[in-house]
Amino acid sequence: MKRRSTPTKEAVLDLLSRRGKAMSQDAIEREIDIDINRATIYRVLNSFCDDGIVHRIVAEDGKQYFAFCINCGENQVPTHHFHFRCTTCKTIECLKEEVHFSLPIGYQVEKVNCILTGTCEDCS
Amino acid sequence: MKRRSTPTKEAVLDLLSRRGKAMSQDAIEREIDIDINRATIYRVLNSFCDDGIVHRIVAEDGKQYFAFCINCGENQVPTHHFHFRCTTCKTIECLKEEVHFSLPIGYQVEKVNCILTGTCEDCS
DNA sequence: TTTATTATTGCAACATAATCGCATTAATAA
DNA sequence: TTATTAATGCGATTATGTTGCAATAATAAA
Ligand SMILES: [Mn+2]
Ligand SMILES: [Mn+2]
Ligand SMILES: [Zn+2]
Ligand SMILES: [Zn+2]
Repeated sequence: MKRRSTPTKEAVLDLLSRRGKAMSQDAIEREIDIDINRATIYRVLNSFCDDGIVHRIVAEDGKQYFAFCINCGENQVPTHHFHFRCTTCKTIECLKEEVHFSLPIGYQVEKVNCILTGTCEDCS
Repeated sequence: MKRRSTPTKEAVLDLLSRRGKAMSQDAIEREIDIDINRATIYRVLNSFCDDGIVHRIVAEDGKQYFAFCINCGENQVPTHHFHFRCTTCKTIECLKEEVHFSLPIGYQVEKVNCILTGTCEDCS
């Protein structure tokens, strides 16, 4: 399915890259300039994830957050990083800190989802 | 609020400890012998979490899983561990592997939720 | 044992997150 | 300019989890 460029996609991607933080669907719908339907936002975000332009983070609040990929490397081995969710300013940011782990023999990892929750510097 | 011992609580806790793996509400309802209302299961699980008898894991499938605490130490400093979710047998298990990280100055962590998803040994 | 207190439970309603079917619109190729 | 089909809006639907309330039952008090 060949992708097409639309105002909606551009606006969402632009917002995510400018924010520099991961955003949830409702935050995007709230903070974006144009009116975009909820289902459409999800579809756009999911396609971005499929294309490796954005990565998805599921927080312990049960919501999905989406972050513009910067060092998520497409060809290179994806180096997983921690995420920090501030319960005060309700943002999620990608941390530099990488996730290191070793698994028991026979286990195969496909996804890594690591989130630290608490209060960020600005809110402390 | 003083806690009371009931057949429901005992059955849920017994199932969790026997399974040795984290279970979701629907899995518990499905695999437990007696009939327990959905809301009740959640209430029981939440109270177990409050009491530190069980710990909660939110997976990237957006669901909550509950695991009987073994080394989650009540008094001792809680040492966070990784969790592994097998998409084949649909189970989540606590790994021995501890989670290590260092945060930027000013950040304060309250919760740690780290999940690796893939295929477990049995299902490989 | 009997009675009183109130934690626990079931049930229905509610809240929220996310997805899906379908008709319409519009980006892009022909 | 026309044809093709990806993208969108809208309403309905599914899924997870919580909450209010009346009924039930565990435990303390008499
Ligand atoms: Mn990230
Ligand atoms: Mn665990
Ligand atoms: Zn903050
Ligand atoms: Zn498995």
